[in-house]
Formats: sequence, C-alpha cells, structure tokens
Amino acid sequence: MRPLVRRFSQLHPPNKTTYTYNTMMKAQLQNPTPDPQKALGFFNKMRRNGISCDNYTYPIVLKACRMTRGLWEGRQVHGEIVKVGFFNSDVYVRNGLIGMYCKSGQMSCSRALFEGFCEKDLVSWNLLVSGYVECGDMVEAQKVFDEMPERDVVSWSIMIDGYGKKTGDIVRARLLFDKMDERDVVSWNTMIDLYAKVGDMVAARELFDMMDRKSLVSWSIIINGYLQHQDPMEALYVFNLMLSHDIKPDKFCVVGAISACAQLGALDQGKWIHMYIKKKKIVSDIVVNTALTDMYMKCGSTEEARAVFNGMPEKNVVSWNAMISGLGANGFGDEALTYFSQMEQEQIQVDDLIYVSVLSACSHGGFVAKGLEIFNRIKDPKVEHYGCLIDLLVRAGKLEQAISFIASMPMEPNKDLWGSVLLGCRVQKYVGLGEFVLNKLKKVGGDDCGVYVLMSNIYGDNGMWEEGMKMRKILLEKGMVKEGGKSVIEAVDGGLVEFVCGKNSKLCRNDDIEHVLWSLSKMVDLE
DNA sequence: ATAGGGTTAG
Repeated sequence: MRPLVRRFSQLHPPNKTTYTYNTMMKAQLQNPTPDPQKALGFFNKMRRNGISCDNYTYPIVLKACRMTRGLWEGRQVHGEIVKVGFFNSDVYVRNGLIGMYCKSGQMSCSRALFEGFCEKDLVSWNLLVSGYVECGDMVEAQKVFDEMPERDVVSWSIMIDGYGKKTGDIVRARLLFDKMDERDVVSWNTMIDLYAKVGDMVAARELFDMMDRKSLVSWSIIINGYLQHQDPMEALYVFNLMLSHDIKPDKFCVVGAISACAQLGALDQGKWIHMYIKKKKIVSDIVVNTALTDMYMKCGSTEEARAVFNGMPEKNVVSWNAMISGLGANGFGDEALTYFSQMEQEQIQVDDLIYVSVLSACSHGGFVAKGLEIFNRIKDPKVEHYGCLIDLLVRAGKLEQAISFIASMPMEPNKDLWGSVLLGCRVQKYVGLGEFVLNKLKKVGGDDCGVYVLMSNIYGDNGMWEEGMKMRKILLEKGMVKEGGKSVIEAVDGGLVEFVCGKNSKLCRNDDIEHVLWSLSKMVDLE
C-alpha cells in the first residue's frame, strides 16, 4: 500500500510547485517554534530548482527576512522583486518590503519606498508608523499618524504602545485610548499592559474590569502584573476568578499563579494547580516546570521539587538554579553541590546567579573550603558573590578572614555585605568593629531599623547599656518602625489567611492565630 | 499572504 500522504522531501520535483513551497515556508513561520532560517532555506532551494515565485511567495520570504533581521537577504529579495516586475503589481509585496526595512531600522529606506508607491493602503501607513515607533521616534510617528487618510484600531494601538513604552508618557497613551471611537481586545490589552508595567495595578484592574470580552492575554497581564508588583494574594485571587468563570488558563496565566504560590508559601494551592495542569492538559514548557520546581522548593517540599525537576525533558540554567538554590535553602547543601557538578558536566552555561546559589548553599552548610574553592573559580566576581563569601566566613566564625577579604574587594561593599559582618560582630562580641560597620552602613544608606536594633543588642550583650539606649533613641528620633512582618497561612478549608505581625489588621485573623499559638505554647510548657 | 497585545520561571 502506498501512503496517501507523502512527506515533502519525498515529492518529486515536478510536484514541488510554487504553492507547495509557499505553504512550507509559511508553516516554518507559524510553527510554535518559528524558524525563519529554515523558511529562507526553502526559498533558496526553490530558486535552485528553478521554481518560479508568485505574489504569495514574496510577502512570506520578506517576513522571514524581517524575523532574522537579515537586511542583506532582504535587499537581494528586493532586487529580485523589482527585476521580476512584482514591485508595482502587488500591494502585499510592497508592504512586505516596508516591513522588512522598518524592522532593520532602515527608516529612510522605508520612507523612500513608501513615498514612491503608486498605491498605498492602511497597512502601508500602519507599517510606517510602527517603524518610527520602533525606532523611538515618536515625533515622526505622530506626524505620519496625523497625515493618515484613515486610521483603524491597529494605528491607534501602535501609537498608544509607543507613547507608553518608548517615551513613558502613559498619560498621553491614555488620552489616545480614550479618544478612540472603537476599541478591540488588543487596544484594551495594550493599555492595561502599560499600567501593569509601571505598577499602577489599580488603573490596570479598573480597565480590566471594564472589558467585556477578555482574552487570555488580558488575564495573563493582570495576574503577572500583580505578581511583579508584590501582590501574590491578588494574583492568586484573579487566577481563581478566572477558573470560576470556566476559562481555561494558558501557560502564561498558570506560571503567574504558581509563582504566586511560591511567594506565599501556599503549598496546597500550588499542588492543586499542578494537578489541574495535568488534568486539563495545559501545554507546559520549561518555564512552567521550573516555576513548579521553585514553588515546591520555596514551600519546603523538596521531594516534590526533585520529582518535577528530574522529570523535566529539558532544563536550562534557570531550572538548575531553582533546584540548587532550593536545596541549599532547605538544608541540603551537599546535594546542592552534587547538582551543581552535574550541571557543569552537562555543559550548561553557568551564570552569576548560579554562583550566588551555590555559595549560599555552602554558607548554609558550613562548607568553607568548598565555598572558597568555588569562589576562586568565578572569573569576574560581583559584589553579590563577595557578599556570599563574607556571609560564609562570618557564619563559620572567621570574622578576621572576612575583613581581609573586604579589604581586597575591587568594588564598594553593599549594605547586605556589611549586614553580614554586623551579625558576626554580635556573635563574636566585637563592639568596636560593630561601630565601624554601622558607620559604613550609614554611608551606603543601609542603616535601617534592624541595623540599629542589632547594634543596640551588641552594646547590650557587652554590658554597655547607655550606648544601647542611644541606639533605641535614634530609632525613635528617626521614627523608624519595624516593617510589619506578614505570613500567609493556609487554613484548613484551603483558603489563605494573612497573619500580620507588628500591626493590627481587621482583615486578618490574628486573634484566632494568636489563640492557637497561645494554646500550643501552653502544651509545650506542660511537657 | 502584509500591520498592533501577554516572553511568563531562578
């Protein structure tokens, strides 16, 4: 039996028509993982085999050039188009050319082509405007926009996005948005995304709530917006809202929700989402799996984190980092080091953050020699790496060695680094050094509330009560208040409850929790 | 067939 469908490569040359090639090239650009290089490969083969191009071929090829930013290839195609005589016959071909030149930043070229067109349509105008926007030339973009014989939602959205992203003029963007006669999903999402990016989640949410037809992009903008601006509770709330509306989230929304669980330490919610992804067959990728690994690690569930990580079909440096930093933070320092060497064996490119994770794993595990060895392998150590090293030495009780390392640093120590030293001063009762460090911290603006409390304790530990009181007085004078600590606890019913320390909040259930803590402490006392 | 929105994870 001959197969009904034959692979492209099995077709004989006479069957390889222009149409077939066009379809193949288009498929390369529309794949989940677009490969414009491959599309251009087909194009070259097409010409080698003497297959003629038609008016559908060139827009596709030009788009491929645009995606690879292959200006040289694009110019060749341009020449061929003129030679073959397609230039003046087809507006799609001409627009493809403008798009290609715009993406390579050749605005004078695009403009000249545009001016020479016998006939231009709305797409030609929009391409020109978006070209200027891309270059950050909002003045010229506005000029062209004003000259347009007619404008559609695309023209307006390009301008809105440009004012927001290129000049940061969100007020102007909003003015344009309000001026629009009609808006589609993309124009709404563009405006909402601008607000979310600058952290104005109130405005973003207001628009989002006003939308009647939200797309998955809209939901993802809001969920990830809350996440990026330290409101994981709200991110999770919106995610659950989505589910209650029977909307199936995609990987972008799901990643936001998983990361929110990681930030909150909401293990049960996280597990539930993990199950939900599997059950609903949501297309996961390396990012989703890395987020899951990180979430399990942050929630202290190392076993499940290992299971996700080891089951990943492919991993990148971010995945390895989630694993290594997670193991270190959960007290599996030696295992973190094992994974690190495995990672190096698999030829994964090590980056700065990996070294931070590995060094802090050494620090928590007390592996001084190993930590020093790894530090010496870093080609261009950053202040964060020195910070890890100092922390490692301080925790190991080697304060003097830490100080001499600081002296050898090619850059200024930051406040975290001095903070580690100050902690060491308390443990080893070094008052004078503590005072020295406090002065350094003042200079880098790192003398926060915790620092004065620590310094006061250093004085106290050494019987210097008056100096200790002085620190307390500074706290009062500067009006420094310890930032309210906040924990989120998963209630028995699966809901999330905030437990706020240092201030009273009517919204949280501090009384209930304090009551439980009180009974627990009584039980401990009885033992 | 050409133009505008989310690149999310450490």
